[in-house]
Amino acid sequence: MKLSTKGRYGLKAMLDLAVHSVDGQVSLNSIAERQGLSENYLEQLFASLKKAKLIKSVRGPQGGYMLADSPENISVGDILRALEGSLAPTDCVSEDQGAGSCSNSGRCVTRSVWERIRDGINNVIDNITLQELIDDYLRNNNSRIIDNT
Amino acid sequence: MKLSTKGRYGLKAMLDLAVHSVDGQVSLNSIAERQGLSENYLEQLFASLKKAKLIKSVRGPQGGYMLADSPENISVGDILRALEGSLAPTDCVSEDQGAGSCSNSGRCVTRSVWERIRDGINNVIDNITLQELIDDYLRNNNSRIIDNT
DNA sequence: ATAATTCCTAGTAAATTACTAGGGTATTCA
DNA sequence: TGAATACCCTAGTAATTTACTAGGAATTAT
Repeated sequence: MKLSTKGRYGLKAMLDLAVHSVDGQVSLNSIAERQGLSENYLEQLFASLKKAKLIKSVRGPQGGYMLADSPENISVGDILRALEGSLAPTDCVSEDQGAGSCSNSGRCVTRSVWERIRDGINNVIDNITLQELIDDYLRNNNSRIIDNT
Repeated sequence: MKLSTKGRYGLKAMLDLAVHSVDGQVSLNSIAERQGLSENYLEQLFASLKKAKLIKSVRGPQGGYMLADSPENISVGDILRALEGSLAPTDCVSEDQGAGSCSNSGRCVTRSVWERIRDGINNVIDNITLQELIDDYLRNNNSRIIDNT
């Protein structure tokens, strides 16, 4: 039940992007350098984020990425689900799966446990916006770091 | 962020055990057969559950396992943590780790996200008792199944 | 044109998962 | 007493997933 590096690196990179894209786009290279991540690997994560329409890109020299919407409108849940898929604890209650994935859903006793865990996680991550993380970061700019993992 | 078969099979087996151990112990073999699981694999899961003092065992013929406490006193959280370790989304906020595992914890912006996810999960699983699952199972005995995954 | 940048796909080493195999130990019962 | 039944323990392993690396193609500012 651990988040993979996709979710961890991706949230870290999105916060870096949000903080540094105030005037125009930001190159992946600069994000990778500041956060100590592999640029090639970040490319793959940003492909997922773009597909989910959370970021926009500009090609060519001086190109880069920027948020597709204001940070108040982007939740941690949007970001993590774009990168990790559903955070449901089992496939049978995953939002990704076709609804009828589990043939015995109506009769399964443990299913309600998995649903309640899923809803508990979603309730947390859907109620934290990127803006809140930016505020937290800027509040103590000189001593605050985004993530060190 | 998916639960492994340890957690899924283990909760399923614990509920089977709780339902069938009303008078005395229950053999692993019978649990494995009823639930369609590998007996050898279940042995390993039950070793973890025993180490966590959630079950007791009796050796020899007619031996088997039984709950170490009444089902109202055993939570889904107790069971899942015994099998999976901490359900925290990252190592840096895991209850398993030494407290000072993350050197920058006080300054890390995303740490609070991981903590809130961890607390959200724990709040769910620590507030569901095995007794509630038993009640749910018995409520509609003839149409209810424990788990089909 | 050239260089900087995003875009895209394939490959792969390491780690993890989900078991299987097989032997040992305690206890009951004929 | 000895055979059968169950728990106990460790090692090995195939399959899958993770976390990347590599390298080329497309786009565009200068």
